[in-house]
Amino acid sequence: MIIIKPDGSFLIHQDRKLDPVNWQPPKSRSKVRMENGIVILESVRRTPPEHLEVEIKNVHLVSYYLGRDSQELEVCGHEKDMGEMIWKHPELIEKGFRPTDKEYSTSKGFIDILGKDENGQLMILELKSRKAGTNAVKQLKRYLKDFEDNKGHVRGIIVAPSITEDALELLEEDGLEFKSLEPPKELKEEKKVTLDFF
Amino acid sequence: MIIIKPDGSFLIHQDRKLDPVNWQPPKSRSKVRMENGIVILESVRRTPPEHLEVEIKNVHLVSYYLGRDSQELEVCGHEKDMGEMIWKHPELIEKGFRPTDKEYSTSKGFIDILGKDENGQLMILELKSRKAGTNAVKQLKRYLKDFEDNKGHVRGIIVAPSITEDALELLEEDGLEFKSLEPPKELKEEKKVTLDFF
DNA sequence: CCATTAATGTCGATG
DNA sequence: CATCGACGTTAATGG
Repeated sequence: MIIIKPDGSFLIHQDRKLDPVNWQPPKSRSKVRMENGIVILESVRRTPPEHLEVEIKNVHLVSYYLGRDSQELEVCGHEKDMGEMIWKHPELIEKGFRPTDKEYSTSKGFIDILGKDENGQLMILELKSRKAGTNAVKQLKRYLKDFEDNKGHVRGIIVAPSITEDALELLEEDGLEFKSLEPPKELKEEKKVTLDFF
Repeated sequence: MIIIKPDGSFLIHQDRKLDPVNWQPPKSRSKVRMENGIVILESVRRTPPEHLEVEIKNVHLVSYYLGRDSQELEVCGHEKDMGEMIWKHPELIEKGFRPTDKEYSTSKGFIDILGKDENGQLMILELKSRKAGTNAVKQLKRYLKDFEDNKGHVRGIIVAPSITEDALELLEEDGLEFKSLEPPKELKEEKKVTLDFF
């Protein structure tokens, strides 16, 4: 199944899986040409230059229409939503928690949330909207290393709905913490996708 | 545009971008039902349980057919092809190069190609079929660190068609090397995707 | 254009 | 099942 979208996206789908088996990205240019009685679909992109050709042996159906979106789809429950939720309701982490920075910049990347506990102890939160894996822990450790060189001891906390066994081990190895927290599930505003035909 | 595949994959595409705006993975179960004169398409998956419903307001066309693949698609010019090419023609890297291992396992991951130069000096090759970025260099450095702890000095080389400015700096900082090499463009064997209709 | 990072990532291999 | 790592990841964001 071949789909050519108005933005130049070109997708070839097989009868299974979510991903197309072959494609060209948006802004590609599509053409049809005939060669020795064989119809050939082509799609060309620049940067990097790439030419995709499909020989059409058999056609089940061809459809052409102009459709446009009247709405965007908005999905909730992202890492960003979690960050906003914690910023508004810091007690979800623990009593007395005070966030001070979001997206705090370090040499190792951005710390999701930085703050202090009720004793004034520095806390670094690493958020994940899905089950946290070892990656999340390693990332947190990098931040901590960068920070402790300057500031002495800091609490490091993974905030996620759940965590893998491996990750938990790696975490407790260094006396770090895990806080179970679900990302917010409510839609801020009901949004649906509607496609209009012309 | 809604696609339901025989394996249960459910995709909703808008008029732009490669990715579907909403979907369910393979093995989901699809149904149609009517409610107050409105057609509703639904797709349900388990693990995690998720229910997706689409209200159909307007239909441009409906098509149903059974198609099956008679071939797999094989893409060339990948990292793997580069590896095979270098394995067969080590002189592409430099005169006297002798590869000894492919996919050599280390604690930091798999080294693409391991070998020795004409002086018997150990060499680690990191392959990229696209322009190499800072990531590739960092990865190479991790391997080298892991290796040099045991074996003394080792040459580290990025093999790619080109490299970004940043990456080159990062590379030369540590005396590492870059070898420009295009991935092979010829198909090993002509393979095409063919869809038969029933 | 390049680097960075999240994603309902997806997907395949492996325990 | 769960975990791990690669992907022509894609897509969004910031410099």
